[in-house]
Amino acid sequence: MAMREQIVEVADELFYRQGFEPTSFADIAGAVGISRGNFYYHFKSKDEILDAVIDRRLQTTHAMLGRWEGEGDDPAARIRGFIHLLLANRAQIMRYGCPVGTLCNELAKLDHAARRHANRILALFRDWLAGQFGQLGYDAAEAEALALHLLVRAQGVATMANAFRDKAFVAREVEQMEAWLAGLR
Amino acid sequence: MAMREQIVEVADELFYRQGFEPTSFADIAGAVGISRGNFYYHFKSKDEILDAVIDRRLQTTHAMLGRWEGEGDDPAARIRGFIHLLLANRAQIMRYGCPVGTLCNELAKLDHAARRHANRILALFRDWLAGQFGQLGYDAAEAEALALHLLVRAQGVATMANAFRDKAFVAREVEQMEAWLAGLR
DNA sequence: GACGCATTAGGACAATCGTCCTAATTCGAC
DNA sequence: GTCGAATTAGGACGATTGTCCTAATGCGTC
Repeated sequence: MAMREQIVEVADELFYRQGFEPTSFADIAGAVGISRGNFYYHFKSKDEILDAVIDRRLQTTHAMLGRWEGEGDDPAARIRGFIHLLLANRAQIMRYGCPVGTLCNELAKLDHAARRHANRILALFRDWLAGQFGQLGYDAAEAEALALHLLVRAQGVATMANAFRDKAFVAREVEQMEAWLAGLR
Repeated sequence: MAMREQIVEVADELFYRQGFEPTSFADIAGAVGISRGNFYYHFKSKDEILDAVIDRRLQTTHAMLGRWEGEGDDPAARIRGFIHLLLANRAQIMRYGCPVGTLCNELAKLDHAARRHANRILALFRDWLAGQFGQLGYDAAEAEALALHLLVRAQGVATMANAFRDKAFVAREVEQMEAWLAGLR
Protein backbone atom coordinates (compact mmCIF):
# COMPACT_ATOMS: atom_id res chain seq x y z
CA MET A 1 0.00 0.00 0.00
CA ALA A 2 2.92 2.33 0.67
CA MET A 3 4.19 1.47 -2.82
CA ARG A 4 0.92 2.55 -4.38
CA GLU A 5 1.14 5.94 -2.73
CA GLN A 6 4.74 6.28 -3.78
CA ILE A 7 3.80 5.55 -7.39
CA VAL A 8 1.05 8.16 -7.28
CA GLU A 9 3.42 10.69 -5.79
CA VAL A 10 6.04 10.12 -8.46
CA ALA A 11 3.44 10.05 -11.24
CA ASP A 12 2.01 13.33 -9.95
CA GLU A 13 5.40 14.98 -10.24
CA LEU A 14 6.10 13.53 -13.69
CA PHE A 15 2.65 14.41 -15.06
CA TYR A 16 3.31 17.94 -13.93
CA ARG A 17 6.81 18.24 -15.35
CA GLN A 18 6.34 16.30 -18.60
CA GLY A 19 2.60 16.16 -19.09
CA PHE A 20 0.32 13.14 -18.88
CA GLU A 21 0.60 11.73 -22.40
CA PRO A 22 4.37 12.04 -22.82
CA THR A 23 4.95 10.32 -19.47
CA SER A 24 5.28 6.56 -19.93
CA PHE A 25 5.14 3.66 -17.54
CA ALA A 26 8.86 3.29 -18.06
CA ASP A 27 9.37 6.85 -16.80
CA ILE A 28 7.35 6.27 -13.66
CA ALA A 29 8.83 2.84 -13.04
CA GLY A 30 12.34 4.19 -13.45
CA ALA A 31 11.70 7.07 -11.07
CA VAL A 32 10.10 4.90 -8.41
CA GLY A 33 12.58 2.05 -8.85
CA ILE A 34 10.35 -0.89 -9.72
CA SER A 35 9.96 -2.95 -12.87
CA ARG A 36 7.71 -1.74 -15.64
CA GLY A 37 5.57 -4.84 -16.11
CA ASN A 38 4.72 -5.02 -12.45
CA PHE A 39 2.67 -1.89 -12.68
CA TYR A 40 -0.52 -3.75 -13.36
CA TYR A 41 -0.52 -5.19 -9.90
CA HIS A 42 -1.13 -1.71 -8.52
CA PHE A 43 -3.02 -0.09 -11.38
CA LYS A 44 -5.09 -1.69 -14.08
CA SER A 45 -4.38 1.03 -16.62
CA LYS A 46 -2.65 4.34 -17.16
CA ASP A 47 -5.97 6.13 -16.81
CA GLU A 48 -6.31 4.63 -13.37
CA ILE A 49 -3.01 6.20 -12.34
CA LEU A 50 -4.26 9.51 -13.69
CA ASP A 51 -7.41 9.22 -11.62
CA ALA A 52 -5.33 8.47 -8.55
CA VAL A 53 -3.10 11.46 -9.24
CA ILE A 54 -6.11 13.74 -9.61
CA ASP A 55 -7.60 12.33 -6.41
CA ARG A 56 -4.37 13.06 -4.66
CA ARG A 57 -4.34 16.63 -5.92
CA LEU A 58 -7.96 17.08 -4.93
CA GLN A 59 -7.16 15.86 -1.47
CA THR A 60 -4.03 17.95 -0.93
CA THR A 61 -5.74 21.04 -2.34
CA HIS A 62 -8.78 20.48 -0.16
CA ALA A 63 -6.53 20.04 2.85
CA MET A 64 -4.58 23.21 2.09
CA LEU A 65 -7.73 25.31 1.67
CA GLY A 66 -9.16 23.85 4.85
CA ARG A 67 -5.99 24.77 6.70
CA TRP A 68 -6.16 28.31 5.39
CA GLU A 69 -9.78 28.55 6.45
CA GLY A 70 -8.86 27.45 9.96
CA GLU A 71 -6.21 30.09 10.42
CA GLY A 72 -7.21 33.24 12.22
CA ASP A 73 -6.81 35.58 9.26
CA ASP A 74 -9.66 37.53 7.76
CA PRO A 75 -11.01 36.57 4.31
CA ALA A 76 -9.01 39.24 2.51
CA ALA A 77 -5.78 37.91 3.99
CA ARG A 78 -6.71 34.41 2.94
CA ILE A 79 -7.31 35.58 -0.61
CA ARG A 80 -3.94 37.27 -0.52
CA GLY A 81 -2.52 33.93 0.55
CA PHE A 82 -3.95 32.40 -2.60
CA ILE A 83 -2.44 35.16 -4.73
CA HIS A 84 0.92 34.55 -3.11
CA LEU A 85 0.93 30.97 -4.36
CA LEU A 86 2.20 32.53 -7.57
CA LEU A 87 5.25 33.83 -5.74
CA ALA A 88 5.80 30.78 -3.57
CA ASN A 89 5.77 28.47 -6.58
CA ARG A 90 7.25 30.96 -8.99
CA ALA A 91 10.27 28.90 -10.05
CA GLN A 92 8.23 25.80 -10.81
CA ILE A 93 5.53 27.80 -12.60
CA MET A 94 8.09 29.50 -14.80
CA ARG A 95 9.47 26.11 -15.69
CA TYR A 96 6.36 23.93 -15.97
CA GLY A 97 3.33 26.22 -15.76
CA CYS A 98 0.41 25.83 -13.38
CA PRO A 99 -0.09 22.17 -12.41
CA VAL A 100 -3.86 22.49 -12.55
CA GLY A 101 -4.30 24.64 -15.64
CA THR A 102 -1.84 22.76 -17.81
CA LEU A 103 -3.38 19.40 -16.88
CA CYS A 104 -6.90 20.62 -17.68
CA ASN A 105 -5.66 22.00 -20.98
CA GLU A 106 -3.97 18.75 -21.92
CA LEU A 107 -6.92 16.55 -20.97
CA ALA A 108 -9.25 18.79 -22.97
CA LYS A 109 -7.14 18.31 -26.08
CA LEU A 110 -6.96 14.57 -25.50
CA ASP A 111 -10.73 14.56 -24.96
CA HIS A 112 -9.91 12.42 -21.97
CA ALA A 113 -12.59 10.99 -19.70
CA ALA A 114 -10.75 12.36 -16.65
CA ARG A 115 -11.11 15.94 -17.88
CA ARG A 116 -14.10 16.69 -15.68
CA HIS A 117 -12.36 15.07 -12.77
CA ALA A 118 -9.37 17.36 -13.18
CA ASN A 119 -11.63 20.38 -13.53
CA ARG A 120 -12.84 19.69 -10.02
CA ILE A 121 -9.49 20.90 -8.69
CA LEU A 122 -10.12 24.22 -10.37
CA ALA A 123 -13.67 24.17 -9.02
CA LEU A 124 -12.27 23.62 -5.54
CA PHE A 125 -10.30 26.84 -5.76
CA ARG A 126 -13.25 28.64 -7.32
CA ASP A 127 -15.66 27.63 -4.59
CA TRP A 128 -13.22 28.35 -1.81
CA LEU A 129 -12.45 31.79 -3.23
CA ALA A 130 -16.17 32.45 -3.72
CA GLY A 131 -16.63 31.56 -0.07
CA GLN A 132 -14.04 34.14 0.93
CA PHE A 133 -15.63 36.83 -1.19
CA GLY A 134 -18.97 35.84 0.31
CA GLN A 135 -17.52 36.49 3.75
CA LEU A 136 -16.49 39.91 2.48
CA GLY A 137 -20.15 40.69 1.92
CA TYR A 138 -20.76 39.86 -1.72
CA ASP A 139 -23.79 37.86 -2.74
CA ALA A 140 -23.32 34.42 -4.26
CA ALA A 141 -23.29 35.46 -7.92
CA GLU A 142 -20.88 38.36 -7.32
CA ALA A 143 -18.63 36.19 -5.17
CA GLU A 144 -18.36 33.50 -7.83
CA ALA A 145 -17.65 36.06 -10.56
CA LEU A 146 -14.88 37.57 -8.42
CA ALA A 147 -13.47 34.12 -7.71
CA LEU A 148 -13.42 33.26 -11.41
CA HIS A 149 -11.80 36.60 -12.20
CA LEU A 150 -9.02 35.90 -9.75
CA LEU A 151 -8.50 32.44 -11.22
CA VAL A 152 -8.37 34.00 -14.69
CA ARG A 153 -5.55 36.26 -13.64
CA ALA A 154 -3.68 33.51 -11.80
CA GLN A 155 -3.92 31.18 -14.78
CA GLY A 156 -2.91 33.93 -17.16
CA VAL A 157 0.10 34.88 -15.07
CA ALA A 158 1.13 31.24 -14.95
CA THR A 159 0.93 30.85 -18.73
CA MET A 160 2.79 34.07 -19.46
CA ALA A 161 5.39 33.38 -16.76
CA ASN A 162 5.93 29.94 -18.26
CA ALA A 163 6.50 31.45 -21.70
CA PHE A 164 8.68 34.44 -20.88
CA ARG A 165 10.16 33.34 -17.53
CA ASP A 166 10.41 36.82 -16.15
CA LYS A 167 10.50 36.97 -12.36
CA ALA A 168 9.84 40.71 -12.24
CA PHE A 169 6.76 40.31 -14.41
CA VAL A 170 5.24 37.84 -11.94
CA ALA A 171 5.96 40.14 -9.02
CA ARG A 172 4.37 43.06 -10.84
CA GLU A 173 1.19 41.15 -11.68
CA VAL A 174 0.92 39.87 -8.12
CA GLU A 175 1.13 43.43 -6.84
CA GLN A 176 -1.64 44.44 -9.24
CA MET A 177 -3.81 41.58 -8.04
CA GLU A 178 -3.30 42.70 -4.44
CA ALA A 179 -4.16 46.28 -5.39
CA TRP A 180 -7.30 45.04 -7.17
CA LEU A 181 -8.29 43.13 -4.05
CA ALA A 182 -7.63 46.08 -1.77
CA GLY A 183 -9.68 48.36 -4.01
CA LEU A 184 -12.77 46.16 -3.95
CA ARG A 185 -16.09 47.10 -2.34
CA MET B 1 4.88 22.95 -53.27
CA ALA B 2 1.12 23.21 -52.81
CA MET B 3 1.24 19.86 -51.01
CA ARG B 4 3.76 21.18 -48.51
CA GLU B 5 1.49 24.08 -47.65
CA GLN B 6 -1.46 21.75 -47.36
CA ILE B 7 0.45 19.53 -44.94
CA VAL B 8 1.39 22.53 -42.81
CA GLU B 9 -2.21 23.71 -42.78
CA VAL B 10 -3.54 20.34 -41.69
CA ALA B 11 -0.76 19.89 -39.13
CA ASP B 12 -1.51 23.33 -37.73
CA GLU B 13 -5.13 22.37 -37.15
CA LEU B 14 -4.24 18.99 -35.64
CA PHE B 15 -1.53 20.40 -33.38
CA TYR B 16 -4.12 22.83 -32.10
CA ARG B 17 -6.88 20.30 -31.57
CA GLN B 18 -4.84 17.36 -30.30
CA GLY B 19 -1.55 18.89 -29.24
CA PHE B 20 1.85 18.44 -30.85
CA GLU B 21 3.07 15.26 -29.20
CA PRO B 22 -0.13 13.21 -29.45
CA THR B 23 -0.42 14.03 -33.16
CA SER B 24 1.33 11.40 -35.25
CA PHE B 25 2.44 11.31 -38.86
CA ALA B 26 -0.35 8.85 -39.46
CA ASP B 27 -2.87 11.44 -38.24
CA ILE B 28 -1.55 14.13 -40.55
CA ALA B 29 -1.16 11.76 -43.48
CA GLY B 30 -4.69 10.49 -43.03
CA ALA B 31 -6.13 13.98 -42.84
CA VAL B 32 -4.22 15.23 -45.87
CA GLY B 33 -4.73 12.04 -47.87
CA ILE B 34 -1.17 10.92 -48.62
CA SER B 35 0.86 7.93 -47.48
CA ARG B 36 2.70 8.07 -44.19
CA GLY B 37 6.17 7.11 -45.36
CA ASN B 38 6.19 9.74 -48.04
CA PHE B 39 6.35 12.49 -45.48
CA TYR B 40 10.09 12.65 -45.51
CA TYR B 41 10.08 13.98 -49.00
CA HIS B 42 8.52 17.18 -47.70
CA PHE B 43 9.87 17.28 -44.15
CA LYS B 44 12.99 15.71 -42.71
CA SER B 45 11.49 15.30 -39.24
CA LYS B 46 8.47 15.97 -37.10
CA ASP B 47 10.25 18.93 -35.55
CA GLU B 48 10.58 20.43 -39.01
CA ILE B 49 6.80 20.30 -39.44
CA LEU B 50 6.44 21.98 -36.07
CA ASP B 51 8.79 24.74 -37.16
CA ALA B 52 6.80 25.19 -40.35
CA VAL B 53 3.55 25.34 -38.39
CA ILE B 54 4.98 27.96 -36.05
CA ASP B 55 6.29 29.93 -39.02
CA ARG B 56 2.84 29.82 -40.54
CA ARG B 57 1.27 31.06 -37.33
CA LEU B 58 3.85 33.81 -37.04
CA GLN B 59 3.08 34.89 -40.57
CA THR B 60 -0.71 34.85 -40.26
CA THR B 61 -0.54 36.62 -36.90
CA HIS B 62 1.83 39.23 -38.27
CA ALA B 63 -0.46 39.75 -41.26
CA MET B 64 -3.54 40.09 -39.06
CA LEU B 65 -1.89 42.63 -36.77
CA GLY B 66 -0.62 44.55 -39.77
CA ARG B 67 -4.11 44.64 -41.22
CA TRP B 68 -5.51 45.96 -37.97
CA GLU B 69 -2.80 48.60 -37.87
CA GLY B 70 -3.74 49.71 -41.36
CA GLU B 71 -7.38 50.20 -40.57
CA GLY B 72 -8.55 53.69 -39.70
CA ASP B 73 -9.46 52.97 -36.09
CA ASP B 74 -7.78 54.60 -33.15
CA PRO B 75 -5.44 52.52 -30.93
CA ALA B 76 -8.10 51.91 -28.29
CA ALA B 77 -10.45 50.44 -30.91
CA ARG B 78 -7.65 48.21 -32.16
CA ILE B 79 -7.00 46.94 -28.64
CA ARG B 80 -10.72 46.25 -28.33
CA GLY B 81 -10.40 44.26 -31.53
CA PHE B 82 -7.77 42.11 -29.86
CA ILE B 83 -10.00 41.59 -26.84
CA HIS B 84 -12.84 40.54 -29.13
CA LEU B 85 -10.76 37.68 -30.47
CA LEU B 86 -11.96 35.89 -27.35
CA LEU B 87 -15.54 36.25 -28.52
CA ALA B 88 -14.90 35.58 -32.19
CA ASN B 89 -13.07 32.33 -31.40
CA ARG B 90 -15.07 31.49 -28.32
CA ALA B 91 -16.34 28.10 -29.45
CA GLN B 92 -12.89 26.87 -30.43
CA ILE B 93 -11.29 28.27 -27.29
CA MET B 94 -13.84 26.54 -25.08
CA ARG B 95 -13.08 23.31 -26.87
CA TYR B 96 -9.29 23.45 -27.40
CA GLY B 97 -7.99 26.46 -25.48
CA CYS B 98 -5.85 29.24 -26.90
CA PRO B 99 -3.76 27.99 -29.84
CA VAL B 100 -0.74 30.02 -28.75
CA GLY B 101 -0.86 29.53 -25.01
CA THR B 102 -1.48 25.79 -25.09
CA LEU B 103 1.32 25.23 -27.60
CA CYS B 104 3.80 27.22 -25.52
CA ASN B 105 2.75 25.30 -22.43
CA GLU B 106 3.19 21.96 -24.13
CA LEU B 107 6.57 22.79 -25.64
CA ALA B 108 7.78 24.02 -22.25
CA LYS B 109 6.91 20.69 -20.66
CA LEU B 110 8.56 18.80 -23.51
CA ASP B 111 11.59 21.06 -23.13
CA HIS B 112 11.40 21.31 -26.90
CA ALA B 113 13.89 23.30 -28.95
CA ALA B 114 11.02 25.08 -30.73
CA ARG B 115 9.74 26.56 -27.47
CA ARG B 116 11.40 29.90 -28.02
CA HIS B 117 10.17 29.93 -31.58
CA ALA B 118 6.58 29.46 -30.42
CA ASN B 119 7.01 32.13 -27.78
CA ARG B 120 7.66 34.59 -30.59
CA ILE B 121 3.96 34.43 -31.50
CA LEU B 122 3.15 35.60 -28.01
CA ALA B 123 5.86 38.23 -28.32
CA LEU B 124 4.25 39.41 -31.55
CA PHE B 125 1.00 40.13 -29.74
CA ARG B 126 2.88 41.70 -26.84
CA ASP B 127 4.85 44.07 -29.02
CA TRP B 128 1.85 45.01 -31.12
CA LEU B 129 -0.25 45.72 -28.04
CA ALA B 130 2.62 47.67 -26.50
CA GLY B 131 2.70 49.73 -29.69
CA GLN B 132 -0.99 50.53 -29.33
CA PHE B 133 -0.58 51.55 -25.71
CA GLY B 134 2.38 53.64 -26.78
CA GLN B 135 0.14 55.46 -29.21
CA LEU B 136 -2.21 56.11 -26.31
CA GLY B 137 0.55 58.09 -24.63
CA TYR B 138 2.26 55.60 -22.35
CA ASP B 139 6.03 55.35 -22.22
CA ALA B 140 7.70 52.16 -23.38
CA ALA B 141 7.88 50.42 -20.00
CA GLU B 142 4.28 51.23 -19.10
CA ALA B 143 3.06 50.20 -22.53
CA GLU B 144 4.77 46.81 -22.31
CA ALA B 145 3.42 46.21 -18.81
CA LEU B 146 -0.11 47.01 -20.00
CA ALA B 147 0.34 44.75 -23.02
CA LEU B 148 1.49 41.88 -20.80
CA HIS B 149 -1.39 42.47 -18.44
CA LEU B 150 -3.88 42.20 -21.29
CA LEU B 151 -2.24 39.00 -22.49
CA VAL B 152 -2.41 37.63 -18.94
CA ARG B 153 -6.15 38.16 -18.87
CA ALA B 154 -6.68 36.79 -22.36
CA GLN B 155 -4.67 33.67 -21.58
CA GLY B 156 -6.43 33.24 -18.26
CA VAL B 157 -9.87 33.57 -19.84
CA ALA B 158 -8.88 31.00 -22.45
CA THR B 159 -7.74 28.49 -19.85
CA MET B 160 -10.79 28.94 -17.65
CA ALA B 161 -13.16 28.91 -20.62
CA ASN B 162 -11.54 25.71 -21.79
CA ALA B 163 -12.08 24.10 -18.40
CA PHE B 164 -15.61 25.24 -17.55
CA ARG B 165 -16.96 25.95 -21.05
CA ASP B 166 -19.25 28.73 -19.92
CA LYS B 167 -20.18 31.19 -22.66
CA ALA B 168 -21.56 33.77 -20.25
CA PHE B 169 -18.33 33.74 -18.26
CA VAL B 170 -16.32 34.64 -21.35
CA ALA B 171 -18.70 37.47 -22.21
CA ARG B 172 -18.47 38.81 -18.68
CA GLU B 173 -14.68 38.78 -18.61
CA VAL B 174 -14.52 40.46 -22.02
CA GLU B 175 -16.78 43.23 -20.76
CA GLN B 176 -14.49 43.70 -17.77
CA MET B 177 -11.48 43.91 -20.03
CA GLU B 178 -13.20 46.58 -22.08
CA ALA B 179 -14.12 48.49 -18.94
CA TRP B 180 -10.53 48.24 -17.76
CA LEU B 181 -9.34 49.62 -21.09
CA ALA B 182 -11.89 52.45 -21.05
CA GLY B 183 -10.88 53.39 -17.51
CA LEU B 184 -7.18 53.73 -18.31
CA ARG B 185 -5.27 57.03 -18.22
C1' DG C 1 7.12 8.20 -77.95
C1' DA C 2 11.30 8.71 -74.90
C1' DC C 3 13.59 10.98 -71.36
C1' DG C 4 14.23 13.11 -66.77
C1' DC C 5 12.72 15.14 -62.80
C1' DA C 6 9.28 15.67 -59.21
C1' DT C 7 6.41 13.25 -56.43
C1' DT C 8 4.37 9.32 -54.70
C1' DA C 9 3.08 4.65 -52.39
C1' DG C 10 4.26 1.11 -49.59
C1' DG C 11 6.71 -1.21 -46.62
C1' DA C 12 10.94 -2.23 -43.59
C1' DC C 13 13.42 -0.68 -39.40
C1' DA C 14 14.29 -0.39 -34.47
C1' DA C 15 12.34 1.55 -30.61
C1' DT C 16 8.71 2.35 -27.54
C1' DC C 17 4.00 2.29 -26.19
C1' DG C 18 0.28 0.21 -22.90
C1' DT C 19 -0.99 -4.25 -21.56
C1' DC C 20 -0.78 -8.83 -19.86
C1' DC C 21 1.16 -13.26 -18.14
C1' DT C 22 3.91 -16.27 -15.42
C1' DA C 23 7.40 -17.62 -12.41
C1' DA C 24 9.96 -16.17 -8.65
C1' DT C 25 10.37 -13.90 -4.40
C1' DT C 26 9.20 -11.80 0.00
C1' DC C 27 7.18 -12.13 4.40
C1' DG C 28 3.88 -12.43 8.14
C1' DA C 29 0.80 -16.08 10.52
C1' DC C 30 0.63 -20.28 12.47
C1' DG D 1 10.01 -24.24 9.74
C1' DT D 2 5.81 -24.30 6.64
C1' DC D 3 2.25 -22.48 4.34
C1' DG D 4 -0.25 -19.06 1.77
C1' DA D 5 -1.04 -14.63 0.37
C1' DA D 6 1.02 -10.39 -1.13
C1' DT D 7 4.24 -8.49 -4.03
C1' DT D 8 7.72 -8.55 -7.33
C1' DA D 9 10.79 -9.13 -11.71
C1' DG D 10 11.11 -10.02 -16.30
C1' DG D 11 9.71 -10.67 -20.52
C1' DA D 12 6.19 -11.54 -24.36
C1' DC D 13 2.37 -9.40 -27.04
C1' DG D 14 0.58 -6.57 -30.77
C1' DA D 15 0.17 -1.97 -32.02
C1' DT D 16 2.14 2.34 -33.00
C1' DT D 17 5.86 5.64 -33.08
C1' DG D 18 9.34 8.47 -36.06
C1' DT D 19 12.46 7.46 -39.59
C1' DC D 20 14.31 5.79 -43.84
C1' DC D 21 14.60 3.29 -48.34
C1' DT D 22 13.26 1.75 -52.78
C1' DA D 23 10.40 1.03 -56.56
C1' DA D 24 6.84 2.87 -58.98
C1' DT D 25 4.27 6.53 -60.69
C1' DG D 26 2.97 11.13 -62.78
C1' DC D 27 4.03 14.58 -66.08
C1' DG D 28 6.15 18.32 -68.62
C1' DT D 29 10.00 18.71 -72.34
C1' DC D 30 12.26 17.54 -76.29
